[in-house]
Amino acid sequence: MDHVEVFKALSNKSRLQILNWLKEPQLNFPEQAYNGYEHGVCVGQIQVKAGLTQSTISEYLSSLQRAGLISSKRVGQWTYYKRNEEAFAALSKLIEQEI
Amino acid sequence: MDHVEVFKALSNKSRLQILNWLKEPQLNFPEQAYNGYEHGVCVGQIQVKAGLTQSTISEYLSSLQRAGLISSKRVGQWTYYKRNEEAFAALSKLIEQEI
DNA sequence: TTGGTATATCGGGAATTATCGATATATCTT
DNA sequence: AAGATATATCGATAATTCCCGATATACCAA
Repeated sequence: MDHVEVFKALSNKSRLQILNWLKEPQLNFPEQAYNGYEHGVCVGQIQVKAGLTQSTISEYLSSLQRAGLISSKRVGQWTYYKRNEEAFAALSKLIEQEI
Repeated sequence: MDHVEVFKALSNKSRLQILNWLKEPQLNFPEQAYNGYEHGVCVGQIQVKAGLTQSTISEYLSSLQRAGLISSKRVGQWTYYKRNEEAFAALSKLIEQEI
């Protein structure tokens, strides 16, 4: 876990918003109900909700994933992203104890 | 507490290093022993140890202070900086619970 | 195979950050 | 008052980030 990379990923309003939305997928992405939420939420849903371009959202999700904060699963044409809660727990502990 | 500002302040190797040094002032800044550590460590000591210019360090300390992570106390010609542990505890909790 | 949909990657312009040297300000000493 | 010391602020350049449109890639459907 590269601390600087993690904090950079968190240094953006839109990315923080996305992470927050992903805490409650069924609440924030009801359009995806028919797919279920086990793998997370697909890029397109996030893009529409964020109101940024597809390329920007794709890039943001990649950076969050590189930081370890989310994970992805490709299913057919879709890529689903979900939070990696262990990473948040680890980060919380890191800040509490080491930084 | 503006989350983005806090994470930006943490998104830099040198600033993380400074914060870490300030966890144990007496260990990392022994030259300052004769002044005591109650108000923290003065800018000059941090500057020498970091190996960056005085202006850069001053700016870094300001940004950490704007983020609420450290506080300062002017005493004579010196400005002492120390960690604001409550801010770290709050940040840890924020990451654990809200972000 | 042809086309349609979802996502990723590339290239770029504007905005922000990193870091410096120079200068200003505040305080201390004499 | 005059110089010395510590810190803050200013101005500048290089590097990075933000966010876009265009294009490439992967998969699906007919």
